[in-house]
Amino acid sequence: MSQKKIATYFGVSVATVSKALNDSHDISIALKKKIKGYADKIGYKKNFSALALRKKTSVKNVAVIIPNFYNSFFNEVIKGINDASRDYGYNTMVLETNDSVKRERELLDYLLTGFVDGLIISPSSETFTKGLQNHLIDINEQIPVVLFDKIFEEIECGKITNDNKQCSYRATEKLINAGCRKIGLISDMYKLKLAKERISGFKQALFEAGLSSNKEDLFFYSSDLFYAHQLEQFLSTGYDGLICMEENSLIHVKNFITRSKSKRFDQLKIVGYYNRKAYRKDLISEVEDNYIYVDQKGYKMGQESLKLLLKRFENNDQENRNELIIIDSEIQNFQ
Amino acid sequence: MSQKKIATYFGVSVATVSKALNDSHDISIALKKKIKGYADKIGYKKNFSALALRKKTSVKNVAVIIPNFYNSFFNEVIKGINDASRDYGYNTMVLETNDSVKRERELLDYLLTGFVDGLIISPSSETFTKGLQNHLIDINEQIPVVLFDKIFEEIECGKITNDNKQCSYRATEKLINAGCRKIGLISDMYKLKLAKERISGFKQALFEAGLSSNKEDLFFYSSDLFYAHQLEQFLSTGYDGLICMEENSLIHVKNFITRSKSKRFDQLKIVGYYNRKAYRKDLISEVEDNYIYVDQKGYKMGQESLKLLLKRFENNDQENRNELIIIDSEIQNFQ
DNA sequence: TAACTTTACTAAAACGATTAAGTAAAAATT
DNA sequence: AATTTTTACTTAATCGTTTTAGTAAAGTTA
Repeated sequence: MSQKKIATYFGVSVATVSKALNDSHDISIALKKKIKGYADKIGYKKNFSALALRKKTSVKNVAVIIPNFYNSFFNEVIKGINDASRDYGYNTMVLETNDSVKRERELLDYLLTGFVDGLIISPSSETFTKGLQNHLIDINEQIPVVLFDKIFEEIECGKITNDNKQCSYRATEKLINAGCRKIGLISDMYKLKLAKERISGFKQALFEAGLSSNKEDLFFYSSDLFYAHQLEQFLSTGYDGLICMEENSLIHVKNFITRSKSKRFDQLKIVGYYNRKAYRKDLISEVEDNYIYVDQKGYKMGQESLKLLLKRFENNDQENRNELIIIDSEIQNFQ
Repeated sequence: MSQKKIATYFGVSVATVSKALNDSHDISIALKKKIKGYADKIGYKKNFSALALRKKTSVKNVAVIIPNFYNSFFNEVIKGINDASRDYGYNTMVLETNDSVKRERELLDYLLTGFVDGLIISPSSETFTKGLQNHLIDINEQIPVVLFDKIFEEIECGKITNDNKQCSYRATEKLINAGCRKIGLISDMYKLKLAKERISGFKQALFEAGLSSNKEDLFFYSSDLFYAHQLEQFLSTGYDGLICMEENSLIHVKNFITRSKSKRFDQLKIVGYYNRKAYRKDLISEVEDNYIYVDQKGYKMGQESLKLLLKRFENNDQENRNELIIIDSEIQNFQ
């Protein structure tokens, strides 16, 4: 299954076969046709490793690393990257860290063996909260990197993230305009800068509306330690508005309310981050009076991430390395 | 960043460096130590392509192809494969077909360039319903393949699937034992053999309980064309039991019931396929009186898929190629 | 001390592709 | 007809690693 085999078959040199398959002007049309036909027939595929070895620049391979497959936002981003990379003739492989720095480092080590041209990554929460980004700085010296979602300012690479503060500000504003006066916030990522930005937008909106924001109105929990009774206690304070900062928080809240079967939440207006388009199309486009959904535009973010990476492939000099793109989240109005 | 660089640094040959890094007895302990130390210091990584090219068998790379990231079952399977492959020193990359044969073929073409040792795949629905499995037969000639979830009997490779009929039978039985007498079924994969098996188990349970199964009690829809009003019409017939054959169907039903805010579904008992452990832990372990969850044990299926693939790496002769593993789904009782 | 063994290295081929440089033969130009 | 250009190929080097076959030098044995 190598060019050698084809070469032997036709009694020509390997170089001739290579050139024929690459449509070189060096080779007669007749022979090219024969060689291509035969290659096709026997199902010949160029060997990736040989190609990558020869052309030092590898062969249009991009790696994507995400913390978790269990997240509609990342699902959307992957779809965006996949579709875009397909458009540009690239291939994408997806790897998962489970939000562990250790795993993340292992994966980068693996990638450094040189079979991908570039990396698009949303670092693990652990990487971010503990400031353990050295391995990211290192890999960025070797192959072009694009950070998305959670970004480190100090790494000189492409960066894409949401308008976190602004979006949260607008979402809170929507609640206020809808008449809410006691608004709570729930988050499991509160330690991340990205969440802090969202919280800051929330507070600013409250402040500007002349509403106070108290510590008790922020319910922080750890994603692996959620207790429904704590949520119940929090909600029992009697909010008329609630902002759920992540998909998980929204799901917790929705499930709790569904199960409680109590009328007391009938007036509660809720904002939630939710990216699962495939479901939303069917489920949420019909009015759910009390909900606003924030769409982080993951698909678009994925597409832009890939484009940014391609840009770095073409032009990797210092000045262009540090581009930052902010993707505006979309807030679906109360009807 | 090659062995050549290290060789030059120490004034030795490349062969010496290679052997030192591979801990050959040929090289003195002192030199090995120096070479390894230096390699470590400069962050040397072996070049994947060169390695894969030289050792024809590639370098512990496994590809996983799934129809869609938007599915907790596949998410679970991937996690199982990832963890197992890590245990055995393999690396996994995940690719998505979006349930399109065309995309599936493209991905296989890409894999045939020879940088993975094996493939674990759940074929796209289209591949399955249209019987377009030739590309799978082809790739199975070139690298070991394991089929999971949706399997083709005629492909001589490892196969892993659920006890679909049996599980559906038992789930239906549970509904009957809980007192249900008019039981409906909803599915969006009804064209797949796997779904047909489930439906068959459902019918058999009804039959053995002396209940009739009518065509009108089966609600089939296409996953990209769900209409809530059709579901409403279906449910208005007044079922006391309902079996949702896929996660999507379950979500549609739950959402519909939640939104309907009507008391008329309070007595409806529901069976649903649901694999999202991460959520279930928090959300569903607390009693939801009316629900039974079927867990397809995706994580285990993933682990077993990888093990089966490794078995084929070790021993790829004809007789051992065709192993079939059935993973028993777990049915969570009504409390 | 002569003969053998072990140690610690090197040389060179190989994996599969590309590509710069070279070369006859045919075609075009003068 | 002589010269130049073009066509259609081949040769050989190269990418980074492994590995077989060698080879001096040192160590061991008789």
